[in-house]
Amino acid sequence: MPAAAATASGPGRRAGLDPDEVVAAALALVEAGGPEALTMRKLAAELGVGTTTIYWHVGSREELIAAVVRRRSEQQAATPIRGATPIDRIASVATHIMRGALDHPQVTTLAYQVGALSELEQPLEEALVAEIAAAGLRGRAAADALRAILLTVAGFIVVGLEDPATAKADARLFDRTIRAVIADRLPEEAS
Amino acid sequence: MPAAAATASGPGRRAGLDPDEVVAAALALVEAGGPEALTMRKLAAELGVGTTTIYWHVGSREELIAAVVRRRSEQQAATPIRGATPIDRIASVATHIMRGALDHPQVTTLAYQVGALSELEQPLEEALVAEIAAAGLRGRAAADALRAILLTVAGFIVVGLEDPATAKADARLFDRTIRAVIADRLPEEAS
DNA sequence: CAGTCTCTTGCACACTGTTCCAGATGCCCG
DNA sequence: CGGGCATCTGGAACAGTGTGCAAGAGACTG
Repeated sequence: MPAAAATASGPGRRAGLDPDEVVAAALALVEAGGPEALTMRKLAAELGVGTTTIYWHVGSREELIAAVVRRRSEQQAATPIRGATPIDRIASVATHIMRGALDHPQVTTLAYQVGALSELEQPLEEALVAEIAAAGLRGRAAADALRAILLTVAGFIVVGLEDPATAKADARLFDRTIRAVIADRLPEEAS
Repeated sequence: MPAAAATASGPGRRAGLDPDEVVAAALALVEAGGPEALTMRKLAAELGVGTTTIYWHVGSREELIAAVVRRRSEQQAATPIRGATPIDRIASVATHIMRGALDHPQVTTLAYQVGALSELEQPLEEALVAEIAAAGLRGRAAADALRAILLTVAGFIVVGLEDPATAKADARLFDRTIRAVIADRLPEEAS
């Protein structure tokens, strides 16, 4: 913000606002109060700015949400993949996907509501692809394995979002279930 | 509107509007235009009635939705369970649950949004419990098997709701995956 | 200095769910 | 028969929501 901008706020007065700040504030708002707390007016008030200014920077609520999801997706940085056997490593990635989603239930719910769940998990999804390939699966078999695993994980995520309390208790259940699904797709040598 | 209300359940009953009609109209509205099409004003207009009349009959939007879900749940009548082996029968019920949900994606989405998905599937869920018991599972093992199956099914449902096109193509994937999960829970003798 | 581009804003519109209050309408009881 | 009362009905209004419009102030460019 170059100018002093000491004068009272009004049309034309620079507020020194950029899209990144807007997205950051929006993310904070969502994590604090859930998807329904992300209101354009609340967000504007939080930034001490007029409502329409938000629109100038981010376009619309949907675009803002897309940006928020992308930001969160980047934060969900590369987590270490543990395990020696293919099944262990794949299960590890799957667990990371679920845990990452349930650690930030508000943003995950938001992403699901706008159909951006897959984008939220994209980095880890790529890791999953790599591990599946490393396990020896190619082509159709690899694609089917990936989708079967992702769909199974999705179930645990979605139900876990609705009831975070029992989600913890489902950890064992998840591990055993996802391993059954993975084992069903892996070649014989893995056990 | 002259009386003609022969079977009035209470005094003062004048025009022919009752909660059942409201729920039926709401259900039609949802199936036609999705959850966001279910507006109290649109519903009132559809019934040729004032907005507040709806509220008098059903209480609130949430209660109305609960009633709609219950109604749809009842429609989802008992479908025949096929298969001779326990795994076939359990997979059959699981498939029915998923198909029932995806055959009416709008209502399913609505139910999910208000957290009433489990109530929507309740009848079939009970059938699943029965089949699991028939397979020889009791207590904790039965409860875990039930939950593992339901969570897996949930994943296919939720993703299928977002993309009905590929949901059809996932039928094979679902069958194989759910069988892997079931087999992982069943005693040895089943195959 | 004038011109133009970049922001910023208040106001307004069309919606939403919901509540209040003023009425109608029909049954029961005196 | 007539009041009383419970059962319905609806118009208006309130507090929200996302979004579009046109005007304005500031900063940079010639």
